[in-house]
Order: sequence, then structure tokens, then C-alpha cells
Amino acid sequence: MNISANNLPTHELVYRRIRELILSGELAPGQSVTIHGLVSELGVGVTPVREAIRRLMAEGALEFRGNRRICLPILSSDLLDEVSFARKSIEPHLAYLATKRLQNKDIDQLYQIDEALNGAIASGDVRGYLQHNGQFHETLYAHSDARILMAISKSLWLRVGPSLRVVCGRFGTANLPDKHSEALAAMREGDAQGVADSIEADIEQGHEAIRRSLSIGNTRDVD
Amino acid sequence: MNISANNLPTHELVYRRIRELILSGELAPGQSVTIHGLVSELGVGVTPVREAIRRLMAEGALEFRGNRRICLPILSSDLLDEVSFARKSIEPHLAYLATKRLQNKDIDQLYQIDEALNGAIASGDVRGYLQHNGQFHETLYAHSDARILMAISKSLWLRVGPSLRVVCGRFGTANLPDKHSEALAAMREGDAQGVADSIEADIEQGHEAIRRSLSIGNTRDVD
DNA sequence: CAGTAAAATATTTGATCATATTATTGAAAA
DNA sequence: TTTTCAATAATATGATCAAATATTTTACTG
Repeated sequence: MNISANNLPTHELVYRRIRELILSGELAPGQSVTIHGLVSELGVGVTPVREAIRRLMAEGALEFRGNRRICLPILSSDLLDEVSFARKSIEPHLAYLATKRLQNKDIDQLYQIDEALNGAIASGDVRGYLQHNGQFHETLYAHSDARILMAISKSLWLRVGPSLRVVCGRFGTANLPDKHSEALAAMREGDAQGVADSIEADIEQGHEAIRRSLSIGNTRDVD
Repeated sequence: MNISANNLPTHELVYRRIRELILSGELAPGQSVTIHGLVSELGVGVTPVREAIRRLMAEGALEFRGNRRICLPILSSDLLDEVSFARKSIEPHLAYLATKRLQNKDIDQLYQIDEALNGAIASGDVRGYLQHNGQFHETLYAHSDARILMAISKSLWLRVGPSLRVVCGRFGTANLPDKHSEALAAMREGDAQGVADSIEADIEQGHEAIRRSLSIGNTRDVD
């Protein structure tokens, strides 16, 4: 299988592909990947795959285990606390900055994403929920125009994404975080602090679900 | 076989070398690096250099400019605000966590680093100042045992390091941030919040110096 | 002739691949 | 059980490609 769209370099395409596999839940926490496996699966050379993996490791999306195993990290309770702290430090601020720049059409767009998200929750579509949930946050934050904070935020999403997926697969789409309506209402009123607070509550809810899941059992049987 | 055979892979060594070049100020903001330049300078192959660069780009230590130029990013005022916010969100917390785990010998060690730092300031040794300043923070944070927050912090240091170096080169070691004695006193008393506050003040001071430097003129090569 | 714009050429630089090397794992044989 | 050996996988190198930049040459205008 060859990767197309030859506008971008191969290593970039490989990076995006693996990132997508992680965020969509096709790769689960603890699951391992091999360089040669990706090479043959994607039909590309070794070098671009190595670069993409190195980049993802720097972002915390992949990690070394043992001496020759690259796999998705498993979020322990302590690590989840770290991610939680970092997300609650960064993302509400991104939401705050973004709100001050939002135009009505931007809010409309976010509203539509949230509608799709609600539809996914109602129909128990885990994959749709994950996709639209991520899209909602990313689209909002993008308006902040804060490159560095965005990069940190994206890295944190890569760390928490796989675990969130596991939770959804286990408990379904009921009781999932959705403070988005609250956030949208605050956006309509231009209440930046209100949006920031809603986002913080949203993060808290999501992490609470993961935490409950952690206390019940391990993330997944590994090897 | 030799247990201490500390044979690190080439890409790791290259990564550390470039990182050191950046943190020590041998590479200035805006300065460009080339893959082949590093290949011939370090006497290694192209792949490990590419991997190291990709990793450093993910950490924000290097960036693309134009379509074919890799260089150290220049911190604009806006970007500095972002780094400042992120550092003040993360590092005081790391200091807080670390303080709760500090033993007397750890504080002694930090005290010695601070002594060396003061010596460097007194003698106008910019390089020594930078080295010991970084060492002080990193050694303290390491006790927090918070891998993810540490990784974020290190990335932020890579972003701000080069600019701090330029400031020192321009204004000398006078008026440099040093809230370390304050932090050390709080450590002795086990006052975690006090340490966190001192660290925040230290960060604020350092960034204020950079901000002043930015308002005077654009960053230029040093030495 | 002088000066500038355009075209052609050379050089630099990142991107990719095929291949060789090294180290670890796991299975087979002693 | 221990040793040996093959399979596997990461690591590393240099050659080659393509795109972008720098340089030189050429051509045209005033």
C-alpha cells in the first residue's frame, strides 16, 4: 500500500498516518509497532519511518520498551495525573485566547461539530465521538493563534487519546464528557473566562472517566 | 559481556550534541544548520542526523524556514509570552512536587550548584552561568518524578535557551535572575509553596530580561 | 558602451532508498 | 540445562534524486 498526495514529504505522511492510527484507536495502549512492519505496510523506505517514529516519541505518543520494542505508552494513574494537570493548565488558556478572536461563523462551525458529536453519542458511535470531540477542541484552540501552546496541547492529546478510546470501548458513549454546550453558550456571550471554565470542566470529566476505568482494571492485556 | 558498555546509538549522541550546542549558545537564534554540515562535522551518516533533527524539531528547538532551511527559531514577543505562560504553569508545580521529596543531601547539592552559579555571575562567566542555571532547575525538577511534565519543561528550556544566551552576551551577567537563594531557604523549611513561588519569580525575572532585550533590538549573532 | 533583466548553469540541500552491520531473541541441538 | 545458530529487528552508511538557491552568462534596452 503506497501513500499518495506527493505534495508533502514521505516522513510527514507517515507521521500523520501513524498519528491517525493512534488517535482513532486502531493502535491501543501497550500495543507495539515495528519499523519494518510499517515499512512493508506503507510501502516506503526505512528512513522516513524512522523519522516519523522519532518525532512521535518526542511527542510522547510512542515509547521505548525493552531494547527493541516501540509501543504506545500505558497511562498509569500517576502519569494520568500529570497529563491532567498539564491539560488543565494549558487548554483553558487556549480556549480563553481563542474566544477573544472568535467570529460568529466560527462559533457556528463549532456548533455544527458539537451537533455531530451529540449524534455520535446518541447512536453509540465511539469512533465518531472521539473524532468530533478532538475536532471540537482542536478547532477552538486553533483560533488562539498560539503555536507553542497548541503544540503542547496536541502532544498531550496524543498521550491521553488511546486511553480515552479504551474507556469508550468499555463503557459505551453514556456518561461521556460534554461541557461543550456550556462552552458554546459562553462563546455566544463573548465570555472568555466562562469558556475556559467549561473546557476545564470538560477535561476534568473526561479524565475522571479514565481514572474510574483505571481503578477497575488494567488498560489492556499486553503480550 | 561488559555491563557498563554504554553504547548509545548514534542518533542519540547526535541529538545530545546538537542539544548541547543550542543550550550552550554556540548556535544562536536564527542561525541555520544543514544536515550535510552536521554529517561531515560529526563524522556520522545521514540517517542518525536526520532523526536527531526531527526530534529536536518536535521539541521546538529547531524549525523549518522557507522550504529548505533548518534553523533555530527566533522568539518573537508573542512567542515569548507563550513560553512564559507555559513555564510559569509547569515549573513551579514541578518545584512543588520535587520539594516534598527532597532530602538534605539533595538540598546540599542544589546549594553547591547555586554557589558555582554565583561564582559565574561574579566573574562574568556567561557560559558558566547558563550551564549552572539550567543544572539548578533540572536537578530540582528531577526530584519531582514527573516524567511528562519534565519533558514539557525541557522542551520549553530549549525554546528559551538561545534567547537567554543572547541577553547575557549583550548585558553581561549583572541583573540576571537569581531567586535561587530564596528557593533554597524555602527548601530548608520544607515550604513547597514557597519554593514554587520563588521559581515562578525566577522565571519571571529571566523572561523580563529577554523582553527588555527584544524591545531594544532584534536578535543578532553573538561572538 | 553601460546597466539591468532574463536565462542558463552550477551548487547546495533536503528526501529517499537499497544495503550492510550489529544486537537481540528464540529455537534447535548437544 | 547449556550452547549454538538462524531469524528478526534496529541501526547506520553512502549513493542518488529532486527541488531550491546562488552564480554566471547572455541578451536587450537606453
